[in-house]
Amino acid sequence: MPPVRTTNPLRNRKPRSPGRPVAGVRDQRASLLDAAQHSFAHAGFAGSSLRQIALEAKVTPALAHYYFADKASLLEAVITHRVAPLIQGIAKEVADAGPDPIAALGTFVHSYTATAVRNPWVPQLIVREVLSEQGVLREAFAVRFATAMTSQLRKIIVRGQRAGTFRRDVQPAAAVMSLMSLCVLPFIATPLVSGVLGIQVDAAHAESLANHHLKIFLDGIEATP
Amino acid sequence: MPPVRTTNPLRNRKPRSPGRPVAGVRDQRASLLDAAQHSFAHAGFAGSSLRQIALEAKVTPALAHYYFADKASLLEAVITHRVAPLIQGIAKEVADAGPDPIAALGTFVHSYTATAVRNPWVPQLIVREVLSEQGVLREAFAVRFATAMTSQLRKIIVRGQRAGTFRRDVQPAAAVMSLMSLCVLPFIATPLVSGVLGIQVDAAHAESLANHHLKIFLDGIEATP
DNA sequence: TGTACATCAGTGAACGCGCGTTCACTGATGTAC
DNA sequence: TGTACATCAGTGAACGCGCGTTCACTGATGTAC
Repeated sequence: MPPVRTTNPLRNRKPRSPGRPVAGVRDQRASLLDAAQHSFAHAGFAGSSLRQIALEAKVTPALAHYYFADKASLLEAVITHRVAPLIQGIAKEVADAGPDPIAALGTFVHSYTATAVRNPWVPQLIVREVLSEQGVLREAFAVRFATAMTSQLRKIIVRGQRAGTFRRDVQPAAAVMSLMSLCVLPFIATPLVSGVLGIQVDAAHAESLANHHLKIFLDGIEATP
Repeated sequence: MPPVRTTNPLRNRKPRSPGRPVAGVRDQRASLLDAAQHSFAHAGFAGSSLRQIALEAKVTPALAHYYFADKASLLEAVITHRVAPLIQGIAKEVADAGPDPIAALGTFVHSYTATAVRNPWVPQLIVREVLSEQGVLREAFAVRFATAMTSQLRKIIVRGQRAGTFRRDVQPAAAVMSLMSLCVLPFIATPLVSGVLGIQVDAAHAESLANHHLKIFLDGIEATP
């Protein structure tokens, strides 16, 4: 007669009461997050398999369930632990940029571009799984990050319009949409941008890419006589 | 002893020789394309199942194989028969727009936006499956359409720069990238754009959306003193 | 200090399921003679 | 005109496979006494 175990380690994982401490060798949870981040960004949520992710993390598929309960929660964990800090980092830099609206927008564009060239999977993951109509995480993310980021930018635009720095015949929301369009798309359509158009999107060209976006957004391409 | 059939209807389908004509009631091939287009655009390629597509088309899964051989070819057929004509329509309107570079860009933006509000699934499908790094159709499409469309726009930019209409300190390729960014992203990030920013992306607002994109691209948002 | 035991992190093997694809087959259709 | 037959569009049922998930179990760890 085998002993009956009623312990489910997924319930009340928090208390951390008596048990054994770490003695751990390597952080398998982090390996899983790494592998999941990579797979979700490259193959999409539906195109990724837990088995493949576990294999890449050198871990059993059962461990994915042990730490993250199910596939959707694993994606949620990637967003929370890997994406969110990056976005909050950008938001903080923008908040610290000072009152000048042009400088604040410059900080946003440079900070976003620098983050994106270092983590090109982030915009891809966000667009595929969060901002698309059928994204698995649509609701959760939209509320937590997108709203905060866009309202921050919107305030900068409005401030600039009040100060006379920006034209008043452009809706602030539409301006935010255009600014994000300029910044985000190059990282989503990489094969078009670097393959067909021959524009390099990497760390060495981040500055000039950001400056180009700012130039277009602020001044457009029409010649001033 | 059952008769041995060696006919494989997937081979030499072209000759169309003696056989029986149509007598057809409904076009099941077209129903499959409709359902596939809908499913691929909404759930992505990996997230769509042939069985679900067949169910939606009121057709057996075996028929999908009968007409399209496999899942990847079904996507290819959707691109060829549903996406390509729309893109070629835009290209034709731009080609017929006359020599003025500003008018030509205006034609592109209005034509693209009008097409996209009528078929919002097109940009979504292109970005998800064609322009993303792991897209199933990346190679095929990039060669066939993206190159043609971007080189058409690039020529307009260069022409405008030579004529002094556009500033010369912007790389033509980068300008094309920015113009496409402005036009495409609103249809990819619909939940952000219409949900969070409150910008309506539909037939009734297509004109003003296109005008906004043109305004930003040509003049930017900085106030002219 | 010694020891019984609750709890820990983690595993191996299997579960049922839906997937893309295959294939033998049907019956209507048009053709050749 | 009549009829044997090749070809047509389309189907039903099954194939093997990989999927996400489950669960009984192990052995190390730390605690209570």
